[in-house]
Amino acid sequence: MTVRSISIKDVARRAGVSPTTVSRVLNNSAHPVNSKTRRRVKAAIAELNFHPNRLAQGLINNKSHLIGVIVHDLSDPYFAEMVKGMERVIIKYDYIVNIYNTSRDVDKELKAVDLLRANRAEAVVLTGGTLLDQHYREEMAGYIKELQSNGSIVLGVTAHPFNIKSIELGNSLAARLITNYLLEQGHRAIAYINGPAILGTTNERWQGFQEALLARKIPIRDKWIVAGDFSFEGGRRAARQLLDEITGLTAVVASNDEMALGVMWEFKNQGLAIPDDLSVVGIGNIPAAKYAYPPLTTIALPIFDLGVQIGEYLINTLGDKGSFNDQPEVQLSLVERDSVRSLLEV
Amino acid sequence: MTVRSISIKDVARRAGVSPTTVSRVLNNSAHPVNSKTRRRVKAAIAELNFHPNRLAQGLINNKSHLIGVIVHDLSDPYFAEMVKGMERVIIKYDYIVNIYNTSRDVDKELKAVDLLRANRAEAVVLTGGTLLDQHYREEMAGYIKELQSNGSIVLGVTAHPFNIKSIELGNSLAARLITNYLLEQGHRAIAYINGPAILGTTNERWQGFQEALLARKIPIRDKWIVAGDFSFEGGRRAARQLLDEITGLTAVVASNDEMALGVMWEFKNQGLAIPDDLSVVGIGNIPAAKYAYPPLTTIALPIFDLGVQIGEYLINTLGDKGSFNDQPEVQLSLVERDSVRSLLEV
DNA sequence: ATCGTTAAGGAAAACGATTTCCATTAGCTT
DNA sequence: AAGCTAATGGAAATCGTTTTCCTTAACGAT
Repeated sequence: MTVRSISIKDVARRAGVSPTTVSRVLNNSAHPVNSKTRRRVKAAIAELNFHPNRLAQGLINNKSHLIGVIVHDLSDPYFAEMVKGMERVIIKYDYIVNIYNTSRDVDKELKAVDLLRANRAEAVVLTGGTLLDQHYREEMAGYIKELQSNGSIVLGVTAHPFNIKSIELGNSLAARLITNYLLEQGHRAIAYINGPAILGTTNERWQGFQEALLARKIPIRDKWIVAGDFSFEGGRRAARQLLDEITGLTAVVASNDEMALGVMWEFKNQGLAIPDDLSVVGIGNIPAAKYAYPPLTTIALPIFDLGVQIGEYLINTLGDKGSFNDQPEVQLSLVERDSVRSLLEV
Repeated sequence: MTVRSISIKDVARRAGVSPTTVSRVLNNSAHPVNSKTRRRVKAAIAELNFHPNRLAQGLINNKSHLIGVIVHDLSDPYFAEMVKGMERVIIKYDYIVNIYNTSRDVDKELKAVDLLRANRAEAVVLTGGTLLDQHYREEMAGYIKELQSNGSIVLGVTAHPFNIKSIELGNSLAARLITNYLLEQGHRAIAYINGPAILGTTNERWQGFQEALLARKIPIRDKWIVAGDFSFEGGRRAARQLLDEITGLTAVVASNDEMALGVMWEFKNQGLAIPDDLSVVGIGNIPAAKYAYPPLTTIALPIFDLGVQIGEYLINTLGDKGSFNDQPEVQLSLVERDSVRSLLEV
């Protein structure tokens, strides 16, 4: 069905040279080629509209030019931005980025790694924290070892239980920053809405929140810490729980924006005004945070940048370049909008 | 650097057979293989943990197992969902999905097609409507022809200026549905906020809106049609324009959700209550639509489904399967939330 | 005993590139 | 004139598979 495409031999014939010479022209090889011959070959390439077959090149070079990315949910703008950042860099070096969306499904995750192995991916990026299931960890660890022993780079983003190089996103710092901001505005009665226990992200942010309070010797009250799941509905549930059980609260930090939005929604629904009655902040700066009413104060995770840096790291490592930024760090920033009321100016 | 990986020859040696036989076992070939031999080969495969090299297979089969997807913006949940749907199907058949994020940049778009050609992609999906730039159209058309003559499938999603098979998303129907809903609730003074003129989507939805009004012989007033750009800020601008220039409006349909959210935001900001003072609807049902206060009534584009159907179409076409749904149709649905007030019960 | 058929397996070519040798020529040096 | 080097080009092996022929052996039919 598929037509035989134009090969280096066709070019060679047309230019009246051997395939060897064509290859040398193609790769700017050190082996000298007469400039006249070179011109003839180039002309033939152009006339035939020849493009070297990557599969053949990959086979002989033992390079697939494939970089795999495993994400939980591509619809999460968080991951999408990262992939975009990576792709921006990687495409320049003619690498292919191959995405697997696993929906936190263990089997899909394993299948993804399996395929990446079969396709001899040169690098694999594991994003989105940890699944703690024992069986999964063992199988996955096996695959990872194999990939590594095949010479693939395996890179983790945020905490992973696997023994691989990981790039830190600054989750703990993010939580500390946003909490400090609240403290600086005079808030002392601050609730915290946690993420799902299974994720590394959850733990990291929770650490950051605690550090901020501890640094000012503000006690952490168990009742002010409520469980969440990183979803909008989870935020609403948490807000109801807070409203039922607690009085005297002046602010709440939700450990991600979706939940913060849910909290704001529920508060408004119960007749509270934001930020006048209660301040709310999140982490992540997702698009919807800007659309909220009032717009949500949050921490921007420059996730596109992170993607770019990951891309650069991979390209450099794959290319065995000498020196480069081996452990990229992203710059977090506070996005101050209108969901926080200052308690100072009273 | 990269280690030579285990090949079919290693397996053959270990099992005491020829590579031919190993290949036959691997592919369940019609050529008979003694069951005892077969067992030996399988054992060797397992012991060596052998996985056939896709590059080599692709080279000889003239198959890359690569499907390219070109999107404008992966962070747009719209595209992300589609990709997820495609991937869900495609992964089962061991195809690789290769995403290019072009940010509506002509050069990036061309570069993407270029790479896909070099990598011998078996199929290419072009999403996200049309860029009308003349130069771009010509170059792109050339690439597309080439891909096709190489035997690749090229598929468009929504209108394209290229002569390729396209899958319709139901944009016009979506606009008609949401407008009809407003009409059924008794609204007659309805404003419409358009998208960027350059996109096919814009035109299709605009058609749908007109059809709905025309069908009921309701005149379309020029002043009620305002320009937009599919962004949140664009929605806010449009809302201000509407507020300045027009009185007597009871509803506005924004041609996508982002703008609808912007409109709602600005109205609230100007002291209007939604839906009591003004009803607002959108198209798309993006995640943020649910988070809005009040939650936005809109049309859900079952875009994940569309992705699944595209995936199935591609797999079937690539596999030359006999009969399948050649022109998938997605099911639109009205998501009735709280941003519309009924004028009937007065 | 010979023939035909089928089962079973292997050798070698092929896919489209790259790379390692080797051959030829020209230009200098002495 | 002999010898050396550098420039230029090609032949053939190679990467890891699949596939097209071939060969051999076994077995039943005649």
